[in-house]
Amino acid sequence: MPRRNLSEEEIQRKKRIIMHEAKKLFFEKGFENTSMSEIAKASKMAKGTIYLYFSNKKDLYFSLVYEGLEILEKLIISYIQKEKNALNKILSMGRAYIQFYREYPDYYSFVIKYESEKADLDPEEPKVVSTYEKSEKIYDILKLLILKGLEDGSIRKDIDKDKLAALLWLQTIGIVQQYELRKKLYENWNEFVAESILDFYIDFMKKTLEPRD
Amino acid sequence: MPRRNLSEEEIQRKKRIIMHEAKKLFFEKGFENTSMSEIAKASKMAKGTIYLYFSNKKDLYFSLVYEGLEILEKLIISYIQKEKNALNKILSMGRAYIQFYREYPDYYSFVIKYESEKADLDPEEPKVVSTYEKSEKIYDILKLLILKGLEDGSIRKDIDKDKLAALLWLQTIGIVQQYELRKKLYENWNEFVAESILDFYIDFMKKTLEPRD
Amino acid sequence: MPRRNLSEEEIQRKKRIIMHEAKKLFFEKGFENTSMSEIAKASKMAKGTIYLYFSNKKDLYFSLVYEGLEILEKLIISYIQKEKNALNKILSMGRAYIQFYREYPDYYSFVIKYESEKADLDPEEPKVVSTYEKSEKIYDILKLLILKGLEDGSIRKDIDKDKLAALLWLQTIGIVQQYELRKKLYENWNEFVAESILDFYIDFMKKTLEPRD
Amino acid sequence: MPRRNLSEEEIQRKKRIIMHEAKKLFFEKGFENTSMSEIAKASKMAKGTIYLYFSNKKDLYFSLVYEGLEILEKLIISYIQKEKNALNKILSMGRAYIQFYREYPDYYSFVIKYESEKADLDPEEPKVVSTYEKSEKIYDILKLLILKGLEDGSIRKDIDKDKLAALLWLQTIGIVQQYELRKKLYENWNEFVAESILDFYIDFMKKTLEPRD
DNA sequence: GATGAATGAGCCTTCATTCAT
DNA sequence: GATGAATGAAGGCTCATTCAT
Repeated sequence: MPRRNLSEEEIQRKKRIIMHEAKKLFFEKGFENTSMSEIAKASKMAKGTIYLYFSNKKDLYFSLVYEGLEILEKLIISYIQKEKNALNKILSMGRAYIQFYREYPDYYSFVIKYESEKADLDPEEPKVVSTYEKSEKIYDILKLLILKGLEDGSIRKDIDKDKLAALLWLQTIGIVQQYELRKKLYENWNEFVAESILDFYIDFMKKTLEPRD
Repeated sequence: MPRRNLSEEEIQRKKRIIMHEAKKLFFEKGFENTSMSEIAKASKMAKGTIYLYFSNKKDLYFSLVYEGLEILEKLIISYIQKEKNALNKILSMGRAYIQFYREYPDYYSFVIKYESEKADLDPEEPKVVSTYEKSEKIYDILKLLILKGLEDGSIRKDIDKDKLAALLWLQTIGIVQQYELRKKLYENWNEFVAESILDFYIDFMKKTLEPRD
Repeated sequence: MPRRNLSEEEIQRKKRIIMHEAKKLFFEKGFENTSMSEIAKASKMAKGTIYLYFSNKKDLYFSLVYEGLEILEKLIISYIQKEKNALNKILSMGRAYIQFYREYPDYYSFVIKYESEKADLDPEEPKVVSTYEKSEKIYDILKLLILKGLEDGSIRKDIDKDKLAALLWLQTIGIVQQYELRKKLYENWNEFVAESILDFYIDFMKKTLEPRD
Repeated sequence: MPRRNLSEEEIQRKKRIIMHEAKKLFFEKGFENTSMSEIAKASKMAKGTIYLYFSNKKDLYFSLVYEGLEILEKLIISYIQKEKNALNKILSMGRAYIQFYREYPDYYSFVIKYESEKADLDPEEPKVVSTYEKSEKIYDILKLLILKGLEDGSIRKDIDKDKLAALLWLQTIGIVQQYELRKKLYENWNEFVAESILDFYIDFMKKTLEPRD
């Protein structure tokens, strides 16, 4: 006597519950120190049930990374739309990234952590691949904007466009991550500096990118 | 005839063997996924023997981090000495950091990983403290150079010196780290870009820092 | 069809199996020299399974101590009920203790061992606390009976009641324990003596406690 | 080129040092929680050296038990000599035991602990056997005194002499041990009771043993 | 005689995953 | 579809004892 399958809706609902609870736990205690039992308990499901929706612990984790990347992507797009010329769009892309870090520290931590653990990444796993691709897609936005900036004259022309894209990308992600780390550690940092360094970075970038006259 | 205490030399030799093997394993598989048994086996010693030289797994790990920081420090100092004005010293500091990453990718990975988890560390452990101090010391070098650069006029004066120190520090570490991650992930990166992006970063920095006329 | 939670009955059955095997092993070899692996093996379960029913080795051990105290308590109560005057109740309490020792030598050994190490126990652990309380409760019975004996005139009045309670308690526990130890060690003891010494102790106590005329 | 053996004196001196340090450690932390390394360190000798003087950890432990029994024996003999009639000698034997407990709590604890761990006793080991014998010898003193007491009329004649010997022996050891345990635990014990219970016990014994008229 | 570096079995405990129900 | 009891490998660490020097 076969039962009918759960509706897609229902499946998504359950996944969402699990991810919601897992997100809290992973964020608080890290991947290694969070057990499937805890996640099951927090989700008010049986341990085995989690495995119906996620094939293993890593899969669950990557789902969160992916979701984080989606949020980031949306944020970037919405920030970009508000600006007119390409330079401002690029700067806003940086601001969006900073905003992502500030508003979704949990998702941010997954995205970053995921990237730090390249050694564990198994290129066979589909979740890993799709996460790659999403990340790639965001980078493509930046590359496009740089091209536009060169066209509309809002950024200086004496810089190699590919190198610039790479540099900005690496630089922005890197600086936010380092900021996050240092913030906790160097409490003796000049407070004013700490508070404003990310915004300062955007200004700095602006000065550097805009054409000199 | 008493079995003499091992000479300091001999102790260092054994520590080196263990650290050498541990370095390889930690680098390949990460801290969590490397077991003391494996390290012992690779070192051709009994498990207990490892504990004669390192009080626990973390201690062994930090010894590697510390050694990495020492190498980095020496590299920076030697690079700096070759330059005359402060701006060039600063730029060379960046080059030293990049060189460290290129020449000692394994030590580099420990230093970075350590920094990612520093916040969770136990400030009671002496190894943790000394590692922390070493890291601070390197940052101090940069701060000093910026002061000098403002004095000798080799860097522009319209930038807040504390913010600049922080920014350069965060930016350099961040960009190298991101480069390292992306390099493995985005193989479709323009190869030319990938190869030269770090050097490009230094040039970029130079243009940004030197006084405009 | 969900796999139901084990019924309370089933849980108790499993606990009983584990405790039964653990009891034998602890009795034979002591706490320190019995490993969880052995207990698991003897119980025909996986090591991890033991931890589903007992949170750790100490918890398992205390469950046995507690069970022993329960048996002792019941034995005492049943013995006391058969007697009328307080002196006889007190003497029967001693007999019950001796009976406990004879009939449940394994439980007896846990109770005694527990008492020897009580001072070192962690007063945070609930099992420890409940065991402590159970032990207190039994002592309270004795104190009550002495009061009654003074009232109903079945024991002499020229003895300090608090000292007497303490003395009887210490003496009875102490003598049985020493008997147990010596029995194994001094096999050259007059056999007749050895057999009857505990009963002799009760008679002796009777002569000592009853009022002289 | 053979070296001459250490003099017996020298051997004893070293043994004494080791035992002295071991005594402190075992007393503080118990047998299981004291390591040979600690003992070696405290004795200012190498770990291997300990094994030249004691064949293993248990042997060292039993040497302490044995020494404790020797002290007890001497104490008893000296106490006995001061008394004239047999009853008083018997009571003094009890007092000597209590005194041993009070003055040498460390040795006392070994003697008792040793007896509590019958399960570990290997009747093959010579140290174990000699310890048995020493303990036996002390018991023989008591038996002899009871015979004398029956002869000189200082103790009542209506009690079986063998049973009495056994009972007094068990009772005295037992009560002191239980006192020791309870003292730590039941701080709510009437303080007066706790302080005087052991002396009370001796008086009680006296009343019980002396002939009625 | 003395040393202490080396050994490695053994300990308790955790937890991702499976599968009978 | 859902459950959660059961599994057992794996992990970090300790320490009595040995033995080459």
